[in-house]
Amino acid sequence: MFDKLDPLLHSELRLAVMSVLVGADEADFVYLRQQTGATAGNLSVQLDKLAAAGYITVEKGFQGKKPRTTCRVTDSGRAAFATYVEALRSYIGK
Amino acid sequence: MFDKLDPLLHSELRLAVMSVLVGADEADFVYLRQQTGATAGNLSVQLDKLAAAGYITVEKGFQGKKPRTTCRVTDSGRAAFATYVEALRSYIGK
DNA sequence: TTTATTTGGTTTATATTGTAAACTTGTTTA
DNA sequence: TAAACAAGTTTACAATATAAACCAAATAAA
Repeated sequence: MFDKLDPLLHSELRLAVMSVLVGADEADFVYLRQQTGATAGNLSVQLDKLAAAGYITVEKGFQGKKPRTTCRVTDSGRAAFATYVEALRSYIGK
Repeated sequence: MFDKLDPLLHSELRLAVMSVLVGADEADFVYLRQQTGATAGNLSVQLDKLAAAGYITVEKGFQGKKPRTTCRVTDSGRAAFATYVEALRSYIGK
């Protein structure tokens, strides 16, 4: 009847992050923070979880002298997101 | 950018329950259990929360000699569900 | 008739989450 | 050189989700 919702994606912040990344293909920490309105601490934790699941990659580098963390969605992440959205339809119809 | 997701509805089981009730207008405990596949304990707890929020009413009565718990969605619950679905669209597009 | 099983739940305990606050490391500005 | 800022990370705590254990009444089995 109801499809199981991937617990990794069924989180407000992680879902927002994935939503940005699926649409943008690359986004840095600061940009994600702006788009989601999350605190840095929370964002940091949730990015780790998405990365641990293999849904995103997180690359730490520098832009001039400032650290810069760049995130990208992986194919697996993209697929998981699509599956999650499909599963949601079984709950909210259409 | 992203709408806030009502935490009361952003729960797999509570969302499933609401989904059933919005479509059915009345459902008893046993039926909800069948439709959602939840354990009785979990269902009991989550029904309490939905009732405490005023999203559903829970009526305990008897059918012959067996207890029968009947749930209905309230107007407020219906509205909250609609709002939640709208908010979700800001995450999943469409 | 007493014992076991089933039905329809509720309560309790635990593991997992989400989140903000506090902290760190390095950089720029005064 | 001290204060403020930027970009994160770590830690601590409160809230959640969930299953296991429990309970009470009815029915079935011995």
